[in-house]
Amino acid sequence: MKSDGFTVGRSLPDSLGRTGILRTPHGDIATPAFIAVGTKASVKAVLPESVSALGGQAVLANAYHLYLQPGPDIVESAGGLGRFMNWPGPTFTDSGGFQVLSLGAGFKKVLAMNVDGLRSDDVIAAGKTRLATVDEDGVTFKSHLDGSKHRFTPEVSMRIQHQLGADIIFAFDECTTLMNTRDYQERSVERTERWARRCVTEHRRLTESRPDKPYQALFGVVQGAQYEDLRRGAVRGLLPLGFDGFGIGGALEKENLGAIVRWCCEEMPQEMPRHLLGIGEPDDIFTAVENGADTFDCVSPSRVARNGAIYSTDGRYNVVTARYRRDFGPLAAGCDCYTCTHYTRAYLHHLFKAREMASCTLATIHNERFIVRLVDDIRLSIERGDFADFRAEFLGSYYARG
RNA sequence: GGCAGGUUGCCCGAGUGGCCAAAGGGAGCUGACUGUAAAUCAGCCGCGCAAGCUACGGGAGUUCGAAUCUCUCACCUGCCA
Repeated sequence: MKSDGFTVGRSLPDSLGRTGILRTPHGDIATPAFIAVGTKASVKAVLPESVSALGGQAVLANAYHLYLQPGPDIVESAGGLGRFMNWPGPTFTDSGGFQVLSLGAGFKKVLAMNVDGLRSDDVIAAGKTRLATVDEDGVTFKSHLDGSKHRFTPEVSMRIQHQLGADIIFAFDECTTLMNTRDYQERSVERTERWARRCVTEHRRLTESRPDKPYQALFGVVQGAQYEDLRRGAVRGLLPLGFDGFGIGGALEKENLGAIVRWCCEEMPQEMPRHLLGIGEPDDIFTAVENGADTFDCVSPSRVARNGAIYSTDGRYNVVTARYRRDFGPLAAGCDCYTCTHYTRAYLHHLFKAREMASCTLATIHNERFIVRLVDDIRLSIERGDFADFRAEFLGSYYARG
């Protein structure tokens, strides 16, 4: 497809990490980059101009959510996702594959380290009814909004994502859980590959039918859980299909993140962009970058912000806690974000206590800025050649509290 | 002045002889959150490490046993004058 969509910049000497430029019809993305999540065509609690102001380079929305509400035809009529939500920059859409997991099994995506024999009470989100079931041809969903029945196939996902019109779209994949057997993971990877093939075919058909529209890059999604042979095999299976880049997906154990990303990226050509789906805690970002990931998206900064959890160089803390009632310092020392340069912890504490909507807005601006800046700083450290030092310094402070 | 009703833990409010340290909210406190079913969810919430102690307006009773029954005092609220 488009061979000039990604250019590698500087690489880390003894690992797969690198900087780069990812080109889209709506602008370039300097990588590594953190992509803000705007599932329903909105980064929750903040306006697009705030996302720009805090340095966000792109936004990722979700095909399943926008299909249910307001419907892809409306987004298309509005002129596409970016126009609809007034975000001028690059856009991504996820295929709905993740909802196979989140609506299907309701499992946590990432397990904490040192899980010896998965404890089901830890993993199963209590009280959630299964809303999605998978078969060879696709997935049948029950809408979480009204219970109505819907069906996604690779072709349906492609059509929706073409209507939404994001610059980078993802193949429809089956996202498995850590509870599935090795045998199931194996069959699932094979199915995701068959689905990928169908996605490429449909994507080509749709692209050729509308030559006037800006080119949408299609990324294949690599599954395979924690198994090296499955991950490597998955990439090898997807490579000949002609994707523009890859997404690395799946539920995983935190401690395996680096190895999983490395297995995948080692199998990929240098010039192909790699997006790690849904990962965004600081230590995970360092791990992922070092092992070859270029872009990330994660709900964590914004979701956590709405619940009062604040990122700082000394780790994450909860500003709603009583100790911040009279703390008139910024959310994080030295932070350059709008919130930290204008407001105090005591004020944010009060806004959360009083349930004022601005609490979500101000906390989200800070957290998104924190992670965006972290990834920017990682990029700069690679360019300077002191990635390892920067990581040691940052993580030493971030996890100092133990 | 007469009649009726009421007073429960920080607040609101259930409970009308034992299963009541007392339902349920709220407030308060703490924790979780990784391709968003999330401005959500979970735990704690009289004192004490514990044995136990103190509690349902105050006091006095009845009873094996009272927040719940009786008497009395205080205060509050309706309706009648």
